[in-house]
Amino acid sequence: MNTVLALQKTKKQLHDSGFKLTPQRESVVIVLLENEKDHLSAEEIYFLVKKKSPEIGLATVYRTLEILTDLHIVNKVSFDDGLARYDLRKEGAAHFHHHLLCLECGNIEEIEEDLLGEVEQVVESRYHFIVKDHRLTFHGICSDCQNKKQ
Amino acid sequence: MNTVLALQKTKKQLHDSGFKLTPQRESVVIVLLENEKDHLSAEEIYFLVKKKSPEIGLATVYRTLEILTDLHIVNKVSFDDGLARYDLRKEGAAHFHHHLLCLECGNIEEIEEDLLGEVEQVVESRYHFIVKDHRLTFHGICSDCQNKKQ
DNA sequence: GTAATTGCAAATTCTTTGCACGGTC
DNA sequence: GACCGTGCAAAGAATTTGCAATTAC
Repeated sequence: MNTVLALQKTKKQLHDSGFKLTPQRESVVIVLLENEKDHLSAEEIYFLVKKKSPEIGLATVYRTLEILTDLHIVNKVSFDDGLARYDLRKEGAAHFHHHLLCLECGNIEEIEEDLLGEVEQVVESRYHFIVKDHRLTFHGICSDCQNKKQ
Repeated sequence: MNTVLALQKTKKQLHDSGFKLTPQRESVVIVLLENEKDHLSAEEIYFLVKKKSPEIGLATVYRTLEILTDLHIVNKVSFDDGLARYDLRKEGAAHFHHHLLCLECGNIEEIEEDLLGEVEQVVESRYHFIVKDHRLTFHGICSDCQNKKQ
């Protein structure tokens, strides 16, 4: 989906919940769209937004991210390093989106595979738990770091 | 595994890495053993330890948890609520240990099932990523909250 | 005795909040 | 002109660090 369409959709989602797509909020969404693979923290988003809209405040970024998270437009994820990262949700990516965190270099790779369909069914039937979303991160050694070691 | 055995094992692991099992560290491990299902935060652990050893400091708890995490004796996990929780690692629980987070009541249920064996193989072969560990949390509605709604 | 470990308080980091001001319908 | 949204600064929460005193081998 291109940026213009994505922005229109976000605008509608905000309006439906009584929020406006202000220039600041739009800037945040654009930065998220332009860095879809990067798992940015609030501060990283702040600095990127500042390049184009230097007057924005960090608190606004946090407030925007909170709204977007509440509306399920972004996922808030933590990789156990003590700060939140924000991930734009993709279309119908219910259980397709997972992470590979390299313990050597810290890089986070994103993978999209339908890996959990069966697993979710087991959880639903065996634990009577209705699955809405998930967080799956594998910790290990990425292929780059494996090659470096040889 | 009972508490005495678990403590002995932890003591050995610490010694092997040049650390001592001090009374404070022992108290922390005992609290973790006694609350294996609870996903305690550092502060919760601190208060539980304080009941038996009132002189302990919060910084010591944090330092102990850091060591235990580094030695893979505990897992540091975050459920995207902005604070870290600590989970004692069980024997050979490589891919058996997952979480069900209820979006209604906030409760975290722990499940042990070999759900990811196949998935890990896909990740290893398709992405050339050597899996060492994982974090898998399902977000949804627990059976209690489903019943309450009816 | 040497080196690791501790408790306390201060510092740091990440995030949230209070509030007066600005923009919009 | 009511209301939402903003920037700034201050407050808050979670965690880390500096350091002198204590403990263990």
